[in-house]
Amino acid sequence: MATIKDIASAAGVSLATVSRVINNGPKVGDATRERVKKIMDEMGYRPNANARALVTQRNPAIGVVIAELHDPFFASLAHGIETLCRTRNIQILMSAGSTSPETEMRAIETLMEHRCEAMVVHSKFLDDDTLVHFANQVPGFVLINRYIEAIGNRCVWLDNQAGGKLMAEHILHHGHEDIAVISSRYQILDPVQRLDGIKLALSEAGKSLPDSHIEFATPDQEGGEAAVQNLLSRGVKFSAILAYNDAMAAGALSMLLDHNIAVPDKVSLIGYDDVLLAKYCRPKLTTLRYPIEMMATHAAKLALDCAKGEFPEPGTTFKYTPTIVKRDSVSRVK
Amino acid sequence: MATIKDIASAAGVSLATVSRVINNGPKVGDATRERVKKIMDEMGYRPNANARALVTQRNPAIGVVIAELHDPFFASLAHGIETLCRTRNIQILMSAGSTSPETEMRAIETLMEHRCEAMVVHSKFLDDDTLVHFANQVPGFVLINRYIEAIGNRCVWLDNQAGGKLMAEHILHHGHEDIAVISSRYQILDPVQRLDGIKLALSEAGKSLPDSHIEFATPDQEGGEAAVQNLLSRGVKFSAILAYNDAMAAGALSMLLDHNIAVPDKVSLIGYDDVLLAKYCRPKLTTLRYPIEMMATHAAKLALDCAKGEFPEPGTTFKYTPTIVKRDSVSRVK
DNA sequence: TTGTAAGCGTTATCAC
DNA sequence: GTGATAACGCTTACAA
Repeated sequence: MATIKDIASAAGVSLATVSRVINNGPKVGDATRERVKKIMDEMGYRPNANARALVTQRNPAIGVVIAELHDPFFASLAHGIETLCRTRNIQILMSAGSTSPETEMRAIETLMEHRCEAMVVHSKFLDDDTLVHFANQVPGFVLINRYIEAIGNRCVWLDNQAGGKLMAEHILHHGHEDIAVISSRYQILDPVQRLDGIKLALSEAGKSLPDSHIEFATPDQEGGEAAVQNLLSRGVKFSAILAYNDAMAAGALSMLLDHNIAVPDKVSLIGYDDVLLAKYCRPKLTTLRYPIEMMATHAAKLALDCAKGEFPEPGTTFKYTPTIVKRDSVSRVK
Repeated sequence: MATIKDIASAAGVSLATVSRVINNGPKVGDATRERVKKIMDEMGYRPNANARALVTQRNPAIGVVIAELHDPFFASLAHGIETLCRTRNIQILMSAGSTSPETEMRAIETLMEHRCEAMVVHSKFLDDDTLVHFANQVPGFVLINRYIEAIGNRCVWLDNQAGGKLMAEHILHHGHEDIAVISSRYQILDPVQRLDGIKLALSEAGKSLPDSHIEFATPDQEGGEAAVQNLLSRGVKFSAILAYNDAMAAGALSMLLDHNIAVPDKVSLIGYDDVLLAKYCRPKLTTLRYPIEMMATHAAKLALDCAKGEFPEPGTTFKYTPTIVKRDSVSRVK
């Protein structure tokens, strides 16, 4: 593959001149510029990005750490970043993600080895200290979907608790008294916060949530099915279900319909996330909008800015609040 | 950030020795090895991937070109690659993809600039010659979802026509006579081939497909809705719909239900791709399984092999054939 | 406007 | 076993 040197000698100029042409450098004669360009074309020259990154000490690509691309939620996240990068013509270096603290660690380290200045990281398993440690080494290190106070101005996150509160309030407004919750069995922060929000709303309304009305399962369709199955076989009485996410809600929906329990006539149901499938379900799911794509775009922009040294004021916070999307799975209690 | 040089002087050894330690090189004393390792740890040393790629003239990362990550189909594709890379601890360099020939071109070029030896490319817009040209420069260049004879042993693709034939045959078996087709308005190869397959099956059964029974729309839910809308308002009579993909099928389903046309009682419906949402629809979609994830894993493996110089024999072909997934959206005509 | 030359962090080829 | 040293392809002062 042709190098800058080959071009230089073919064009009868020096390396420096060619380099200037490549980078649209200022001081180079029009004639020379054209000639060099022509020769680069003819020889199919392509600058070596690695050499460039080495000498400039900077890698213009943005690094991304996420798990499970086939999960629609992460796909949206990735897409949000991609959207921004496309407009700015920036590469994405994706480090397949997070199934354990070790893999997450490995993923971030790889990005650092490539000297990525900007990184958007979705980490569920690493602890705050480790993350802060990385952030201290890389100015453009941005966390998505998680808030750590020490680097609060480089976190883009969702107020999970507010969402939980919102869904409970919505269901209370519709006159429901007997509320069941199906949550995620993975005790990472999100489910805990969502559940807290629900409990908060309930207690503000002078009610409480008995443990018997909470089921924990895997946060997917199967989990939703299993959770409802359990609720039913334990004979729990409920007129509404608050699900941890849309996938669980969809599973719950299947199971309810299979038992001839009409939704929303007999039981109301609320999801969380507003992924595509919420719209495809029948009835369409009432759910909470988690603007992950927008948040991801925001995070990418933030990472790029920080990498350039433009930090938001300390104390600035990028908290997003979910909103309720009213569709067809909730009705007033009869 | 600490370099190999810093480590060397801190440990009182030469660059060469440190390099040997990093790469588990053979000839280095145990004591030295441990000492150097310890110092690397203390100083938080990370090898510079760019320098490495430069001097070794190889980039161990695999390059990926795809469009639209939030499309579940591409998400599965990406996931298939990711799965393989995770086990082999290989980085993914993702070049956001294909919205036009120019962006596709740009995406591939970027990967080449990083000197990726292995690449998995999903290209809809570039012509055969261009792609072959790239393939000739990069041994590890593999095409997914497309077949070009000249580089046939580096293509992993689906027999779209066979799928089209299959879906038509399935619907004929169920006694349907009045068949409508909703296809993609983008005249890339896939929809044409799928449609060809359908026509083939029909003509083998002594039937034909009038143009009035075909609708072209965008290959998403909205497109599916619009297509059915059009069919209905044009008064076309049909007892079955063959959709270009699951998203269109889901849109069609919505629209049919909104018009109180029961599926599958009044109208049967078949999708294509078997993405997640086919399972979430009510009724669950009968569709064609497009094993894209498996194919993607295969393509990644192939790319890595080719990059190492291990080519499959010329003439070898990696054609996948879709299979029918029978769910609940098709019934025998009454 | 153009050229020279130093150096980015590694690996690899020699010597010792 | 270990150490000099020359690349790798490029950018960027500094000279001319």
